[in-house]
Amino acid sequence: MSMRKGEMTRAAILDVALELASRDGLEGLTIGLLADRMNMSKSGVFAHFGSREDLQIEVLRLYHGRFEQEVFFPSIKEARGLPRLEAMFNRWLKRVSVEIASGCIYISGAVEYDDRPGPIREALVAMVRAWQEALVRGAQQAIDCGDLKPGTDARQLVYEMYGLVLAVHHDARFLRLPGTVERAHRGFARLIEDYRNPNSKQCSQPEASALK
Amino acid sequence: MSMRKGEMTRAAILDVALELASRDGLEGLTIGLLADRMNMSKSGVFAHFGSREDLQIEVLRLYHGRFEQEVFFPSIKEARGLPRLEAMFNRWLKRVSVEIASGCIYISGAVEYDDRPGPIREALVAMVRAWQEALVRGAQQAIDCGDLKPGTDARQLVYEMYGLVLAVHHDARFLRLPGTVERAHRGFARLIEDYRNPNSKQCSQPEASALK
DNA sequence: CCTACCGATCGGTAGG
DNA sequence: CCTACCGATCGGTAGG
Repeated sequence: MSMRKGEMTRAAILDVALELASRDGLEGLTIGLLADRMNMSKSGVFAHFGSREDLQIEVLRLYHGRFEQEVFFPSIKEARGLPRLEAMFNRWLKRVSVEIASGCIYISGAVEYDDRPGPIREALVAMVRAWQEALVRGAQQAIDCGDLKPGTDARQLVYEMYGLVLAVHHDARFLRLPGTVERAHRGFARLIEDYRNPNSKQCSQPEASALK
Repeated sequence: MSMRKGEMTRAAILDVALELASRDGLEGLTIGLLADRMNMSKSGVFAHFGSREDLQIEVLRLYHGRFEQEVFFPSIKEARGLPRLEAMFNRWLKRVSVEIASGCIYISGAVEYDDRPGPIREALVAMVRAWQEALVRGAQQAIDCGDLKPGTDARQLVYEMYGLVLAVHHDARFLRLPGTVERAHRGFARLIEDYRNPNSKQCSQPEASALK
């Protein structure tokens, strides 16, 4: 069950690498700086990964796993429909608001790899697409069960949700404006108010369907 | 009136530098690559600027000037109120939609310099803040003159407009999804519909107040 | 996991 | 505007 020593070192390196990549971007992650932080030689760090690219992809996988644990998995435990969609948005926003201090790899990576082909871009695109598709499914279920107006465009709704979260990162982390998380919440509330079904049959009853 | 030869060379270098910085980011702009593109030696390029940082700031100023020419100045010729605010958004969106191919320095720079202190960050923040403040003034005028509901939060409106534009860049340039510009337009239309004053006195009459 | 390297590239300088 | 450099740093390798 317990890790071998080599595995522990590798995990410790990845942990620091994720920290550095969050701050400086995946492309700013260098083996030299990583070795310095670990008090190891460059080749000592390098030996745990086949190449710098492999290291970057491992960092990305670690990030993706944590995102799923914190945002995706808890959300799909909520009742289908609006409660689940709101849980997805709220947990996502909560995570990004914490990342104002450290940086969000999905958002910085989108800019770093928008014109840089290769395996890292492909892995990153697949992860972000998967999250958007999960949001689209969540929105579509909220429409299908009658929480949101019939005829609502699920992808348009997700597009606007994504914009609200991108704006948090931009205004808070770059411009350092206050109150951006609150603005995103207000934007989402207005969005849901717009698309809410006035004669909802309340197919989703969070109290009733929660696992208790 | 005419440029000296040195000034022409300098302008030609800056033009190519802006092209490279749009694609690879300001931080990805290197003197070596720039010299290569210009068929000049590194030191030949270098001699036109005191340092790499000065070159980057000059590129930023060039970009800023073009943004003002294309987006800001034509918009403030429109009548105060909703017409002007709509012109600002539409011209801005038009420019970003063209930049899907080349990259937008305001947006990529926001990620590159969110945690990198120095004169480049300061210059970039000042420019983006200035544009947001211009948008806030435009929104506030639309509220004050009665085009938008009294009590509308101008900064909240601008926050959501900014998110719509950031999402164009993200979804079109990074994810390469189709139809994103149309989604931004629809999002803005819904936004204005929400905040529009139902009993507007039409203080702004574009036909009457246009300069003719 | 280390030392000791490699070639390439970085920003920048000297001297013309 | 050039050639010819500088020290620093990059990813990566050899050999142990």
